[in-house]
Amino acid sequence: MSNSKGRSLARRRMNAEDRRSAIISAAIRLFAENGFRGATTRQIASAVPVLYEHFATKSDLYRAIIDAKSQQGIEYLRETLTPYMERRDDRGFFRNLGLLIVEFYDKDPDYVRLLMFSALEGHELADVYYQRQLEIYLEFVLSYTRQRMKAGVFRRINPEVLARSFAGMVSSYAQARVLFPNCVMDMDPKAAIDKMTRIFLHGILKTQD
Amino acid sequence: MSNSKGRSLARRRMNAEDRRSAIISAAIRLFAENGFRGATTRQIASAVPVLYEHFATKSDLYRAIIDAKSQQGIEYLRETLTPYMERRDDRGFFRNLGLLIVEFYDKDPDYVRLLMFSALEGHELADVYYQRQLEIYLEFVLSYTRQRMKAGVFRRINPEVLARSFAGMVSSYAQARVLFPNCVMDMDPKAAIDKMTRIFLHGILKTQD
DNA sequence: CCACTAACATAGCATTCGCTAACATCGAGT
DNA sequence: ACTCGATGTTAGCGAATGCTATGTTAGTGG
Repeated sequence: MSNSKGRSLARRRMNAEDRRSAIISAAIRLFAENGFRGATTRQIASAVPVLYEHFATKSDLYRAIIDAKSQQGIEYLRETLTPYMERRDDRGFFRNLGLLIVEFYDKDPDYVRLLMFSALEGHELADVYYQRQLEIYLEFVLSYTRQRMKAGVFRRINPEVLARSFAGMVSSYAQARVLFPNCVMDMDPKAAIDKMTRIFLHGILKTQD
Repeated sequence: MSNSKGRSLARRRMNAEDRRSAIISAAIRLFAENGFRGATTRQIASAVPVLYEHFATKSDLYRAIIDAKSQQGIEYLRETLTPYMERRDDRGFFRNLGLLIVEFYDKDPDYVRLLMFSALEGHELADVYYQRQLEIYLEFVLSYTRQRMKAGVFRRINPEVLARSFAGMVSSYAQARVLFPNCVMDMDPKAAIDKMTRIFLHGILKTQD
């Protein structure tokens, strides 16, 4: 039985769809690491076969991977946050939201790296990427904070400012953990998020009379 | 009187020090725009003469510009904040600090672009860059917040968490204004900072009895 | 004025890059 | 077994890149 030279049985032929997916996955890693100009088509071509059967140009491939990556977002937002929303557990809500964000960045550094690279490179999909991330988050936070304001528990605050401020605070920390890992506070991330949440929550709760 | 062909009188010869500075300035713009791999030495060489008389390699030049840019930081921090510190004007302190950060990013996008590019590219000076930025800021905020906690005005909060949280919230907004200008809140930056400051300040002030 | 040196300009080298073309091989169908 | 088409591999093209080498020119000092 003759294999192509140097290829194991595991490297059998894939159908077009699977091969395309494999190319995208490999390319995500390489572009996330090196950016558009830094990652070479030769690098990518040596990691996955028949690159040019699927993508005419490097730009086409980059666009495809940016689009694919931007479709992802923080997972389990609904499952995680819904219990706290139902219980009106403000602390649980914000704390767990913060933890989800940090965990997501920690687990998938490629996500934020590609977000940043695409923005710095002026990619046409960068705004879309950012908006998709934001929308996933805003849906929950705006809904919950409006509810809590209406109930008189939260102070009268522009809901969007509130939502984006919390996101900014937490994602800045999460981003630094990915991009400047040696420069973050020497503190367990759970403790850090907990403390940030306490400050923030105290800032949005109505003062007790 | 014969000039070199196509050169105006304005392009007289510079001494080595001035020429080096001019090369660094031009290179900062090009590297901030395109990153290390995206900016070509030919681009730079066509913008400023005798590049290779001053820098042996592209990497040497990049290192020089990263180092130069990382020495910069938010200007007028002392002049602006000291009056508020002396007056114990918490609101004024944080609000003006926030505005300074936003104005600085708006005025010098190259600063944050190079910070991000250097981090994404894994440059050896990226951490230094980030730390220098942070130190300038922390000096003031830690000092002030410790003072205010001692005076019993601010709640007992880890000062570093406090300082970094505010910075994170504001710089996330400032960064988005540079990198995702179409995605920021439709609101005057002064108003946005004011609202963020109010949330934050409420979060750190002791509850009134 | 001349000589010298530092600043400047440009042609070109070797290597790398994105991509194409030609060929090889697998796998399904007859 | 054979054929055909889709998947896979590799050599090589033309252009781009970082850098070197060579020659030109400005400016200073004697």
